[in-house]
Amino acid sequence: MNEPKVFDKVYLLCDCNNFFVSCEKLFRPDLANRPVAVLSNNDGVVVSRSYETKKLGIPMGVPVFKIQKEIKKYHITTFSSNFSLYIDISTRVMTTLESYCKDLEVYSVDEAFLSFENITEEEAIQKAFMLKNAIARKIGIPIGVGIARTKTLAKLANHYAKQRPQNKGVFSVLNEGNRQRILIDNPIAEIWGIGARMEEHLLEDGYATAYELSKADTGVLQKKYSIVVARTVNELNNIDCIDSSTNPQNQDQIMWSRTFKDRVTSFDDLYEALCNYCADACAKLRSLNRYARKFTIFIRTSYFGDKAKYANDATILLDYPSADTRVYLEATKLLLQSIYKEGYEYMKAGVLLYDFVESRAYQADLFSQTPDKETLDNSDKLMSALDAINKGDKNTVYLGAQNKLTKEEKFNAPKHKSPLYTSSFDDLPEIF
DNA sequence: TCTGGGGTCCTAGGACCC
DNA sequence: TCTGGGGTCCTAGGACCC
Repeated sequence: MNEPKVFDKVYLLCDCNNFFVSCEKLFRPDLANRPVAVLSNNDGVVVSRSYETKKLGIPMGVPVFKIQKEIKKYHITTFSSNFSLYIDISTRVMTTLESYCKDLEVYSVDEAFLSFENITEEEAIQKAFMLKNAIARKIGIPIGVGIARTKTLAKLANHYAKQRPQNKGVFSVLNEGNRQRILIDNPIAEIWGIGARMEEHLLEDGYATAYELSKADTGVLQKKYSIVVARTVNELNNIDCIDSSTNPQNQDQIMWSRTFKDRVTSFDDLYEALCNYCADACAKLRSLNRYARKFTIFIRTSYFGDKAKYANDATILLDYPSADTRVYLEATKLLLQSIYKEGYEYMKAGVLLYDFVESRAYQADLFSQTPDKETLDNSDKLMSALDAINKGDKNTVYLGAQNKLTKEEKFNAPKHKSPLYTSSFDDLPEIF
């Protein structure tokens, strides 16, 4: 008998099923087998669906107004997004996974790649079931696990695990038979990294299934499209080439934007909204211990409808890196003055911070307008104090240009938000 | 009436320098 | 009046992801 094959490196992709909906159901056992949907920030579209909701034919991303009838008819329970809850549950899931595997790459709020070295297929499958059971028992969130030698194959295996109940949520393509099977069974659109555009091109080139694409000439594809497609083909063939340098602590931009509840026309209202986004974005910047050097704002009308359309953005390069909200509020005014046009119904605005540095790296410069060290240190102290006071309720202390009501009540009001079960004492579930 | 929000990576092309 | 090549840096835009 042959010795079982030992693989140098194996990825286990652990992915939470219907994550946002699963989080909501955790605290609402009465909804266990009921159709549930979670809506986007503005209650605009469906972003997460339970199995029951999927079965009813409600598609992902559908505008809520288009499915009002179904919501009533089938008693679909809808929730506005409750991100602080999801992030909290996500952290618990990731911490638990990490206790079983030190080499963990959190890829998104609901999935992580775990990698193991020198392991057989049987051992990998055992680990997968152990992880799945641990997350179910300790946290109550169902997960699926895809096992492969590359991330792209692990993603595909994960789909396969979920689609077919007989797999019990775990599928390995470490063996050649299973690898061939998922390649043959999946159209190219199912492959991680192949979007709608690339699908169109590749179909024209005659590649319909993952199997056909896996046989393509990577040199030709790289020349015609990009290195991304070539890498994907390699990954389908067990060649590991997507490295894991991504780290959420290392993000290189912060974007904060919202769609307004009602259209906004005046400069003052736009400015007020932007100031609020600015304050939130700067708080996040400080929480990452970063300073930014570039700052962009954008405003736009709706893409839809027959009203006049306008979109514009403006960017400023700061004289010195900053995380001081006041600096950005001042810049916001200047930038908005440069792009604001009267007579348009604005539906969205946002701010973007990027070009980060880790420290302010104070450097005396005779010619630039860099403030002296003391001014900068005071800025840091003031912002820390602001963040400390605002830790519980984000709007306890705010700067003059912000309007306390703006964020939720005036511009953006989610209607079906679940309580903050895990982060607010007032919202703890009651036990009778 | 109501059409998400927040990210990353890659590439082409312009500006500028020698 | 004609007309470089090579290198770097930056930016805008495209494509993709959850």
